[in-house]
Amino acid sequence: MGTEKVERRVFNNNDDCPIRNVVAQIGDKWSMLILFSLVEGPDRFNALKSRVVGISQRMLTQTLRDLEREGYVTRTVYPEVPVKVEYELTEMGRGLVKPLYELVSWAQVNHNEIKRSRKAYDNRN
Amino acid sequence: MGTEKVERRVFNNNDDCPIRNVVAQIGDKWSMLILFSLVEGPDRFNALKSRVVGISQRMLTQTLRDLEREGYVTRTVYPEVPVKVEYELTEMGRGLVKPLYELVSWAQVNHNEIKRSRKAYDNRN
DNA sequence: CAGTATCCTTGGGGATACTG
DNA sequence: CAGTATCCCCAAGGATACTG
Repeated sequence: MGTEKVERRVFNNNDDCPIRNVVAQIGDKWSMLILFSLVEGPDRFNALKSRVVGISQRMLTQTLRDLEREGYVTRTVYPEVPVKVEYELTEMGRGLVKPLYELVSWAQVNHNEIKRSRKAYDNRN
Repeated sequence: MGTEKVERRVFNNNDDCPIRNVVAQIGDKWSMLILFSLVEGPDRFNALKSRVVGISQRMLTQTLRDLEREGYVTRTVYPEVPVKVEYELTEMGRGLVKPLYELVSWAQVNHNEIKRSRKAYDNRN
């Protein structure tokens, strides 16, 4: 038998790569936190701001706009005085949260082992 | 009945948040692509470099070190001449790939709808 | 209340040259 | 082959002030 040539997957950076085009979009600092905040139901701008601890007004606005553009979130303006704006997950947004939740659950379970690994690595380097 | 106060989750930015401490780490530009490249088996530095299209030598090294530090990847040096270095997923790394795969599958399925949403958003803005 | 508009800083990441 | 070492740049994101 000769050597066997194994064909291995190549990860291109074109527009069809779902990692680079879909996952990358929610891999920023705030997207996931906002999505999870909205799982419990629609919420208003300033309520979100106080629940996503540490986010600035600027980044909350910007990230919500991005999530809206992707189709994960709807923005509804109620013309009261003062104005009231509610953000809510779309059906697609709720669908996205499921695999994200699996990921976060995994992270919770493995958090301690990861912390241990970091310490061990830092000690031997 | 009075108004009902619904207790909503708050996302703090302390060290115990798995999103900010575990997921954030793999939310960078290259980590996921490298993890998926290694699913098919151990691989060498330059082989990885050519499969993860577009990555620079610098970022491949750096990201591999980070993945090693987290405990997702092992680095094995074979003292041949020239030296041979193999990277391989740990058991934890293989565990992480599962929820990641769910996420990427979701992304693939919904990629078209997301693209449509982006266009619609851009047209009305 | 729910944002804009500006300014500014940091660090993620690219390009290139060099090495055990 | 598998990296370091530098230099450099841009964009993500923070802080602050202002507004319909």
